[in-house]
Amino acid sequence: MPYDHRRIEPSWQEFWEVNQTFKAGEDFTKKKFYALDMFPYPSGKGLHVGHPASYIAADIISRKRRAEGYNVLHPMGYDAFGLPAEQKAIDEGVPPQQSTAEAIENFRRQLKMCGFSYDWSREISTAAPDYYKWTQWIFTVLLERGLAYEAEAFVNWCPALGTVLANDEVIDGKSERGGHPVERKLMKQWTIKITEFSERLLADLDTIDWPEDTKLKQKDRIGKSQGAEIDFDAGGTKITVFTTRPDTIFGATYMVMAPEHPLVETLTRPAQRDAVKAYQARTASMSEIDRQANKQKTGVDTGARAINPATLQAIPVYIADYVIYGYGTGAIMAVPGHDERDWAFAKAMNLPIVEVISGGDVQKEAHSGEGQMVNSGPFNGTPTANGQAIGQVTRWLEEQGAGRAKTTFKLRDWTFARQRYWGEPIPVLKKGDQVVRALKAEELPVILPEVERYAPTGTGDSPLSVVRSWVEVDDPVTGQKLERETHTMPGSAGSSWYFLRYCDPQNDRAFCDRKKSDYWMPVDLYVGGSEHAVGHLLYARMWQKALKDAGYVRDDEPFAKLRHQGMITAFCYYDPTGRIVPWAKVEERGGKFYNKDNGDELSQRDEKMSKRKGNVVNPDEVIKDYGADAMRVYLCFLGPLDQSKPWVPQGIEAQATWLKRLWRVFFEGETDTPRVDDSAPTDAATKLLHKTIKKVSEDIEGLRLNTAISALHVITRDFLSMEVRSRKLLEPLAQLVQPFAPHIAEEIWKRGLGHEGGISYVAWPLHDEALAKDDTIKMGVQILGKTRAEIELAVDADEATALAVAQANKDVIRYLEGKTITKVVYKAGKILNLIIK
RNA sequence: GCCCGGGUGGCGGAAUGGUAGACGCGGCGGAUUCAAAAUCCGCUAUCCGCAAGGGUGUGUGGGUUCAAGUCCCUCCCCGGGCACCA
Repeated sequence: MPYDHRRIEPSWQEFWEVNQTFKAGEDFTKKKFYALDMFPYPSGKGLHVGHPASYIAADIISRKRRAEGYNVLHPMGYDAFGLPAEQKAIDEGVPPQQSTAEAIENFRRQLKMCGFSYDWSREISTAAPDYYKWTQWIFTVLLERGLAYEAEAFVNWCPALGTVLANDEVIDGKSERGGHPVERKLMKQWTIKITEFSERLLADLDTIDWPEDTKLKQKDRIGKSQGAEIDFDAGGTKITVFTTRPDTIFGATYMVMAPEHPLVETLTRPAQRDAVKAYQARTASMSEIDRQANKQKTGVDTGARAINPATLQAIPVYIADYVIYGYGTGAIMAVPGHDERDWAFAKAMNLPIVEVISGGDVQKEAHSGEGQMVNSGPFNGTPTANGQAIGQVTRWLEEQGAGRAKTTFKLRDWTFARQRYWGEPIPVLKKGDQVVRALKAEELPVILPEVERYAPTGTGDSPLSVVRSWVEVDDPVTGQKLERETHTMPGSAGSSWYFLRYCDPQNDRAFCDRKKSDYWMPVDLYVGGSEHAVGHLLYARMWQKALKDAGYVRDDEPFAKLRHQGMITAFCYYDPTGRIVPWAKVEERGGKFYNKDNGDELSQRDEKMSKRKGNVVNPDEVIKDYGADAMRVYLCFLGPLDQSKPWVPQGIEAQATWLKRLWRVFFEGETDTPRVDDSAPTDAATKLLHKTIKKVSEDIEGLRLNTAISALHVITRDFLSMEVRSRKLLEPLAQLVQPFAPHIAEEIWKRGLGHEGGISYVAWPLHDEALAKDDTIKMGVQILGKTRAEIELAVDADEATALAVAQANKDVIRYLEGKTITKVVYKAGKILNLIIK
């Protein structure tokens, strides 16, 4: 009987479930391993193969760690609050509670079919009241510590969605969902003071094993700049600016304030009032897209004059939208000679440009490079290199009382409110606009009430605001009539601490017992998409730090090691008019693609899977046709984990074929007679096994899953041709296969090798270094650096031996004829290179 | 514009500075079969050549080295991130 995944896979999934094989232990004296996948949003469409592609790596390493004797925590859950479920509620009237529960059930079913070794007893959903109770509680901790506050702030207001969006939900000035225009609007918002952690979020990046690219993205987002604050006097009003180039202060010929700057009101001269007001109104009404699209410098003179503390000259004060209110002090000293933006503005407004750093032609363009200070009074001749000019000028400004060294960050505080239904209610009671108190742990959770209308009200109020019976509270603590906050938390709230909840998922007295988090945390391997590089991964780090400061967790960083998985793409076919042709209608002939209906030649493109393009690959079908093991192996084999890779239908067939071949290493005949015997293994086969153990083990550690599979292909091919039957060799092979293709490995272990109790905890095979090496190797012989022959010799052969063997080689002889060897380069085990004349 | 990645056969991809193309797809040829499917075996970078053999080859041009896909510099192209952050 051939290998039959349809029979084998469900039976082992049942075995694992019945035996609770993958339940994480509670013996905290054992060494632990915490492998975590970024949990999915349970969409109504179910999984696509990108999900298992992302989850396979952590599953493989979890399986290897169990075999190595670790206590492994490998959980899964659902990031269940979010817009799609709410949109469905708005569109179809299905309560998000219901659609989310259905979607989760489907996800769970599909995930189990993939054979992942999750501890299902720890499954969580961020939308479950017993989970979001603790999300709300953590919010009250932040509030108590002064890390959550309400503030009037410019926010990304999307009129079409009727809600406020976080920065990472806005792409190119449009909403991430729907692509609607986004405007700036002043609103009172709950905000998390993530900026308080800027320095630590930056510094601690050096302590974690993350992709450099991702660390760099976080560094850029945090955006630390060192420079100085400098005070300018404008008729008794102090304008403070931030600059990274205090050494250019003698060239500051005007100042610019952000239009929103509160001092604009005070500073503006009566004659300029109308122009200033008009410009402010214009800026306020402009959407982000317009502001970005238009890099032309515009601005208005306020009429005010300020004294440059270095030159003591009076310089004009402008407002312009190229200065951002939220960064630095919202005001700048403009040095047109040495800053491109100031230069462009000066040209537009016809303002003077003065050279204060030599080395360029400031009338032609701004010179932002190094040079020597000129036109700078006492500093003339000071070189700017290595920041020495900056240091000297800053010290001088400090002595004058006109400035001080200052570090600023680009990072902004985190807007932590949505005017939406499907999120955690913010657990505070208010009277009018004033927060009276946060709810206490025993009053939580604040359950999301049922509502009749899910749509945003469009005024900025949440649909919750109309549920008066829920909003109005006779507060037993204060004795007052109070109102609940009707804003809800953003999607990133629940995902900012879920890794802690997995350590203690059923605790109803605390978000997570400190003993448990001390044991399990930090996460030893975290796998997820790089699109979360600066959103989720920054927020989660901040919550961890805040919880640490409050004494609730031990570690500064939640994720010790992070790796990203690439996107799984699939081919799309376009007809000559550019229309998408569904797969079912595509026919391949001689490497070209045609429309079966009309014979049009189609072009093939590799694109992100989407329903619209008709190129979504559904794991249900793949598993039905080829099995979960084949899918897992194929996903590994596609290419490097972090790279985006196309799903090619023929590719999975090849892996299914490999599994059938593997089956025949262990079974033969019509009735699957086990082939194993206790014969002594041959040296060649033993060597191959040890090489493979080494290769596969090391590749799993490096998450080089593609080359690990390749090694398994090779050993399968060669064991078949060598007729290997020895138990000593076949048992370790089954174990090496287990992390990748666990169902077939279990079946082989039981029926092929006669073991009961499952393969998951059988000690991982170790290679013998001596056996993992070849005794002799085939070595290339180069003549003048070009490979001309191949010789076989002992790995550690000395130069004389190698040379002798080479000189006996017919190809070498041919090349040496009539020549003399002038130099021999020999690296044992690597190369022999003969330099001849 | 700035900051990261990355360009290797027809395709996905392998290669601690040491025989480029492992493994797989596709293609070609063969075995098996009444035939097919399935399975198995062989070949498959490219050019010249009947062959033996040789030339050329890792985006481009240069450099370092006995030896470069790998290190350094120049440019081109693709992907991602940031985008008036003073």
